[in-house]
Formats: sequence, C-alpha cells, structure tokens
Amino acid sequence: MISQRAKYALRALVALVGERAGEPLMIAEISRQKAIPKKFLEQILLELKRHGLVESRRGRLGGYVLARDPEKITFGEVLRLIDGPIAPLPCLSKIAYRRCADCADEGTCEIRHVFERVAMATRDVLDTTTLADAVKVPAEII
Amino acid sequence: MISQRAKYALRALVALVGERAGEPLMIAEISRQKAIPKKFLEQILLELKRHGLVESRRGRLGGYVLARDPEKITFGEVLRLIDGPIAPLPCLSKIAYRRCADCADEGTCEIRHVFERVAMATRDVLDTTTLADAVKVPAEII
DNA sequence: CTATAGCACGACGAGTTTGGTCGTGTTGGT
DNA sequence: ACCAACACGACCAAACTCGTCGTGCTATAG
Repeated sequence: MISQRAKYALRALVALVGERAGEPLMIAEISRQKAIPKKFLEQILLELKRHGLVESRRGRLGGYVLARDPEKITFGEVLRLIDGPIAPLPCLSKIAYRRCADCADEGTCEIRHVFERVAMATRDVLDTTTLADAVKVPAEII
Repeated sequence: MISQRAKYALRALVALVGERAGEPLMIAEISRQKAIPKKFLEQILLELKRHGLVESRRGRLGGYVLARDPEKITFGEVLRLIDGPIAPLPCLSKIAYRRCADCADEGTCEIRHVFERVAMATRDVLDTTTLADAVKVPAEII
C-alpha cells in the first residue's frame, strides 16, 4: 500500500500535466479538483518543489507548474521521494540499501531471492511509466 | 516494504520445509536458527496456526510442522495473512477491496491504471512462488 | 502419575508513522 | 500598497509496529 501522501502527490502532478509555464495552477484549484485537503497538499507540493519536480510562482495568479516535461517524471521517482524505498526488503533497495540484521548471508537468503523478483517486476513498471503515460487513455499504451 | 513480522513468518515457514509430521521443530530451535525473538515468533506461529498453515504438538518433543505440502503454500498467501492486502491501492485489492474515497471514477483514475499493472506484476510472482520454490537453489528455478 | 518442557493467550508499552490542522510569516503581481 | 497565494514550522490524535511479560494449560517421557 502506498501512502495517502504519495497518492495525493501523484494526483496533483497528474493535474499539472498540460498546464504550461504561462499560467500556473493554484493550490486551491488542485485541492478542489482532486479532493485533497488544501493545507496538506500545500506541504506535499512544497516537498515536490524542494526536490525539483515542480516550480511555483507567488502572488496573484501564482500557483504551481511542472519543472520538467511530464515524459521525464516517472512514478518511481515520485514514490521514492515521498514514501521512501519501493523495494519490499531493505536489502533490495537501490536508494537506501540496508543489510537485514537477521540475515547471515544474502546470497543464500531464501526469501530475498523471491522478493528480488518482486522488486524487479515493480521497478519495471514504476520506473518506465511517466506522468505523460498516465494521462494517455489505456488504449494508447503499448 | 514488508513488515518484520511477515519476514519472520516466511523465514519460520521456510525453516519448517523438510521437517515432517514425525518430529516437529520447536519454537526455541527456529528462534535460534533464524535469529527471531522467541516470544515474538511464538505469537506469529500462533497466527499461522489459526489460519491453518501450520500445526503444533504440545508437551515434550513438541513443536511446529507445516499443515500442508510446501508446494501448496504461496508467499502471497502468507503476506496477505500477516500484512494484509498486497495491492498498492485499496481499490486494487482482491481480499479487501475498498473504494478510494477521493476517486470519482475508477475507470478514468489515471494512477489506478498504473498501479493495476504493478499489482498484476507482483501478484504474478507472489501467488506462484511457494515455500518449496524458495528452498530450491536459484539455478533450479525456471 | 507426576514433573516439566513447551505451547497458548492476552495485556501492556514504547517508539514511529500517518494524515492531518493551525498559525504566522513572506512575497510578488497588479 | 494591498492581498492572494506561497512558505514553513509546530503541533496533534490515532493507528501501527515490534516487541516484552506473565501466567497459565497440556501432553508426554519416565
């Protein structure tokens, strides 16, 4: 299960696809459109901004825009940034590898072998699917 | 990330593969062998027993045995039982479907489409891999 | 027949995470 | 200069996680 936070982040980013630098989308509007608590959304967007996924404009007619092309932002990137490692075991994480304390030898750990396949399968989807893909209708996806 | 509890459960079950009804493996032994806190393991095995995955024998020379053939116990089954739904979104769970409160229409929910593919990919691994598969050496896996 | 290793079960508890809210700035467009 | 809108940190309740403790109960070896 991904966190509510991550779900909101993705929904918000999807909402920003299409808007271009000219006129940013404001928090209140995203909040209304996607049914996300406004103040909560605010802190999520802030985090996305700190990580360079979105840019903001202040003052009247301010709001948020994607900082990059939607083809260049993957679901995996967003999830890792909000929820942390995607891997099912810490010893399988790319971004935050941690040895399992209770595992003598990773080479022979039976459950690691299984979850390694899980990790590869999910990465295969998440790291190749972008925001741009998400807004396409299903039929268009190869 | 799967919970520590689930990891312990799987490790314990793997330890039971091979033991057969004749002489059960006792908690203390599994605990030592797999470096799992004994009392914690106790309550995990209890849960597995309540769900019919293992059987126990009391008294001297007591302990635990698998209730079924290791080819008949999948990783998915164990995970669902210990950690709950495997699906990344509640609206994609087989065992505990729940509508996303903030999602107007599932058919057009952009993020659902993506995570549906994730769910299928992980289920594909977890529901087809059994305890018996886990103890095989990697080379033997097709 | 009884001692005892070992299972059974429920309560408790500290620490972390999650999903938010509140309030108070600060900033920039018009 | 006004004010919509961002920025930021503090706070909070509830749930969950990973355990531990204690006290039984039970089956079997001897």
